[in-house]
Amino acid sequence: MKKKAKAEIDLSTEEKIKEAARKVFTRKGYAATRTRDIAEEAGLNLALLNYYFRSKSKLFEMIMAEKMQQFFGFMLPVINNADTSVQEKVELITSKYMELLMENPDLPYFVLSEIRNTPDYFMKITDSGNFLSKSIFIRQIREKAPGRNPFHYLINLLGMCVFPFIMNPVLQKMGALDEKTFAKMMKERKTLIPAWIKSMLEED
Amino acid sequence: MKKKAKAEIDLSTEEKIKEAARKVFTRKGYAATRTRDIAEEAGLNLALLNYYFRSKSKLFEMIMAEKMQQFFGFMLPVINNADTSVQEKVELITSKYMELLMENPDLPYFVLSEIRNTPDYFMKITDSGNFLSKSIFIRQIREKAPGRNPFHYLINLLGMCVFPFIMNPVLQKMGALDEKTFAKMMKERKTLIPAWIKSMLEED
DNA sequence: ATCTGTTTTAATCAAATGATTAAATTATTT
DNA sequence: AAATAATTTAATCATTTGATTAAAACAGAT
Repeated sequence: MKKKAKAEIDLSTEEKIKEAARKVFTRKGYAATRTRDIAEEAGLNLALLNYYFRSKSKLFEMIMAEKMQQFFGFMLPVINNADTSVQEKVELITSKYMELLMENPDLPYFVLSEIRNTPDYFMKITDSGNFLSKSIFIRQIREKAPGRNPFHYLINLLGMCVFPFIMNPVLQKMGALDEKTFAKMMKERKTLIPAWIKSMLEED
Repeated sequence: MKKKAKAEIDLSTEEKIKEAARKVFTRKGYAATRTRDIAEEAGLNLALLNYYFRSKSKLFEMIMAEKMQQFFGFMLPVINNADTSVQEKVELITSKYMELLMENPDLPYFVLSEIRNTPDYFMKITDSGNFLSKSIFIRQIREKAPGRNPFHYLINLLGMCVFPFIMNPVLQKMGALDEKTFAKMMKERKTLIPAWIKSMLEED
C-alpha cells in the first residue's frame, strides 16, 4: 500500500499508535474502545490509525496476539523442559508470572475477557491438538499425585498467580487492601505459592 | 410513569426482557451488547426496552446489581458468623460457590470484567468501610496463621473456586479438558479445596 | 359494542463511531 | 531550489445504535 521511508520516524509514529492502542484496549476492552480514544491517547489524528492499520480490528488483533504471547508464551518452553523437576517448573512459572503481572496488572482482565470473543485461530500458540495433556509438566504432576486429575494443580498454580490481580481492584475499593500491602503480598507469593503447591502434591 | 395493569402479563413481558438482558449482557458484556440484541433475544420490539426500562444503562444496572448480589451476597453472612469455625466457613463457601458457578459459568467473566467500570456505589453491599478486615473470618484466619497476611488465604480460597471457570473455555479450546471431565473435577473440588486450604493454614 | 387505558409496534431521530478522501505539510532526493 | 515521495491533517461519509414518537392492537369495564 505504501512503502516505508524513514524507518525512525515511521517506527516512532507506528509505535506511538501501538503503544496507545495497547493502553486503551487493555484498559477498556475491544468494544468499549473508540478509535478516537486511541488517536487521542497517541496525540495523533484519527486518520493515522487507518493509514497505518487498515482498521480497528486489525489493530486489535495485533495487540491481542502480543498479549496472548505475553500471557501464555513463556510457559510453553518451561512446561516441556525435560531437565527440570516439577518443583523447579512451579518455581519458574510462579516467579515469572508474578513479575509479569506486577508490571502488567491489567493483563488478566484483558486477556481473559477478550479470549472468549476471539476466533479460534488464537490457538495458533498451541500447534498440536492437546499438547498440554501430553506435556512433561502434566506427566510429572501425574506421577506425583497419581489419584488426581493433574489439571487440578495446574489450575491452582495459575489461579493463585493470576487471581489476586483480578480481585485486587475489588479489594482495594472495599478498603481491605492498599496498593503497598498488595505489592508486598505479591512478592511474598513468589515463594509462598511453590510451597503451597508442593504441600498439595505431597498430601495427595 | 405508568401504572401496572395486569400483573401477570406485565411480569411476563418484563421478566422476558430481564431474562434476555441477563443472558446477553452476561455473555457479551455491557459495551458489546446492543439493545437490539436484547430485544431480539426476548423476541420483542426494541421500543419495549425503553418503555419498561428508561435506558440501556438502567437495565444494565439492574442486572449488574443482581449478579453482584449472587456473586458476593451469600458470602457476607457466612463470613461474619461467630458460631462456625474457619474450616466450616471454608467448606460452606466452597460448596456454595462451586454450586453457584456450575449453574452460572459465565458469572465470573461478567462480574469481574464489568466491576472495574462500575461506579463506586456498587460497593453498597459493603455498608461499612473495611468491614472485611474486621470480619470474623479474617480474624480467625489471622489466629491460625499469625505470621501471614490473612488475605493470602481468602484470595486462594476464592481463586481456587472461581479461577477454573475462567480458564475453562481456554482449556476446552486447547483440547485439554472436555466438558464432562471439567464438571467431574468441579465436584471433586468441593472437598479438595477445603483440604488444601486446611493444609496451607496448618503448614504456616 | 363502545369506551378507556394499557401494551406493542413500525417508523424515525440524533448522536456516536469506524472509515475514507483530498488537500496540506514535511522530508528526501536530485 | 525544484521535484518527488512520505506523512499528517481537516472535513466528510455511511453505518450503527440508543432513544423517541405517534399510531395501531389489545384487554377490560361499562
